[in-house]
Amino acid sequence: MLDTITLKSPSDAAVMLRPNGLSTAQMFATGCPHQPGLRKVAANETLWCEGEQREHIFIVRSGTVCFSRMLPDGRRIVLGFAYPGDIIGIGSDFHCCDAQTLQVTRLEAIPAAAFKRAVNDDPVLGKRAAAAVNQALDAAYHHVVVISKLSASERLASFLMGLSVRNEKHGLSPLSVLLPMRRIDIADYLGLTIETVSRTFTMFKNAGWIALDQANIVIFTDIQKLRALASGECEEAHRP
Amino acid sequence: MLDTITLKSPSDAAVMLRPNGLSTAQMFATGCPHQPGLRKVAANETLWCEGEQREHIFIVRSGTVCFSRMLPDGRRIVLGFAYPGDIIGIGSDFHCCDAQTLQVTRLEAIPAAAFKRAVNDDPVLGKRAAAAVNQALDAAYHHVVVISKLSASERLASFLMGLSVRNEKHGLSPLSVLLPMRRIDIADYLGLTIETVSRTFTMFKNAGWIALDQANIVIFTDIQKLRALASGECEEAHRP
DNA sequence: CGGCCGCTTGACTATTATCAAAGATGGTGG
DNA sequence: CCACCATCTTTGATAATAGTCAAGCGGCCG
Repeated sequence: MLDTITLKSPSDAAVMLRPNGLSTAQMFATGCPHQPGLRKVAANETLWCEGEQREHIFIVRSGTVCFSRMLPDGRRIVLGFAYPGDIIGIGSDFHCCDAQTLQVTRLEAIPAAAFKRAVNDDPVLGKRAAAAVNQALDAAYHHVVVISKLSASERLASFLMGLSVRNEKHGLSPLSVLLPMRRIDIADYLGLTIETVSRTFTMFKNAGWIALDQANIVIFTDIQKLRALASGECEEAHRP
Repeated sequence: MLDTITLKSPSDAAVMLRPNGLSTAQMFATGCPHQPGLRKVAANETLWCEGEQREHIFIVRSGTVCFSRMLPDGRRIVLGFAYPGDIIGIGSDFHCCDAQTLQVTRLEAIPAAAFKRAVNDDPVLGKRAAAAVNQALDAAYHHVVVISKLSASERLASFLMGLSVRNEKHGLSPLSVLLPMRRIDIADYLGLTIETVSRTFTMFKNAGWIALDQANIVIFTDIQKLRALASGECEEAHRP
């Protein structure tokens, strides 16, 4: 049976051990031993912190994970999100960001050492792991492009179209998305403030490009326009 | 003897073949055959374009390479620079950005297929290649942090301190750097305009933090201040 | 029902972009 | 060797996008 593990740690960066004195590995080791690997984690829990040694590779089965970093003065940067099907935690030996759940999230945990061995033994798995890292690199470059040159509306459109494409890939409708994250996560991901994100949502709504239900369900009523905005090929609309 | 190859292609994205009809591989094949691998390339030449198939892995021996992308409407984003000692061109099978030389640059070219074979045969080389990709990923995440949350002066300080650290690693003084790139490259790298970059240089100079010689040689006269700015821990100075 | 949290909206500010033009710098050819 | 031209950098004036501060709205949960 799955049990919700409640991790007690805040997202304080530069803390190697959590307030309860348990490392991620130890916390996962105290889960239910007869279901090795599969874990259910509550919302808003920290999976790991920046600087910690990598102890597990996770496969997201359900829910959403948010990756972020903190500057010394408290400014927060969201580097990305992980959704069901994503393999997270591959890369160098130490975590380069914090990871937190945004919802109740089911994860399959593979000890880093075991994963490393498996990668060495199985060339196919090795290729898949390498592909995942390359994909992450491509995503990071795309992220750089989005936040360094796009306007607020282009950034939000790009974000929404990314979710739309993901929906389509998973056999869902690309014409609407469910936002599992709060405005502050979107803002910190796009290098904006919550106010600007909110205003841009309102602008999209007033322009007839989207419809909003409960602030978390977005229906695309002019996806062509949004796609054009997202790819940065719009001359008009806030970039004349 | 090394011969300067003059590549004729512009940095037009989405062009698989260059105006002269030669692919990168063919152009390199037409170099001097008795010195396989080592090539000298003139300044402002394109090594590869975004979308092209990866044909070589290069080791930079001297000079500087600039990686960039173009948006449909002409906006340009610089994703990074490569300096002597850097291995460039590892990653997925297709180039995700353009690569251009900023100076006369000597490169050691290794055919992608040969590199792939070598990586498969030699686990040590494999680990080094994986480490290089992870390093690129870390750098990309750092880049995201810099351009999404730092002010213009913090961005420029971060850029300069990065060069300072590189100097130190190579046994040179960390107290001055030589900029092989133009202001436009710095601007497109930091998500700013040339005017803002120039003004920020002037501001640093007037504040007594740097001295400029010929606009391309920067001497750090208050490196502590610059380091603090770069790490985003400054409350004052354009962020009260 | 009330308080809390997150989202939206408003008024105002400020950092950076844009437009424009005047120095530097470097290379070429007379 | 110098003048001229092209390119790059700096500086100035103005505009605009996004940030900041502040307050009101709405849903959710105890």
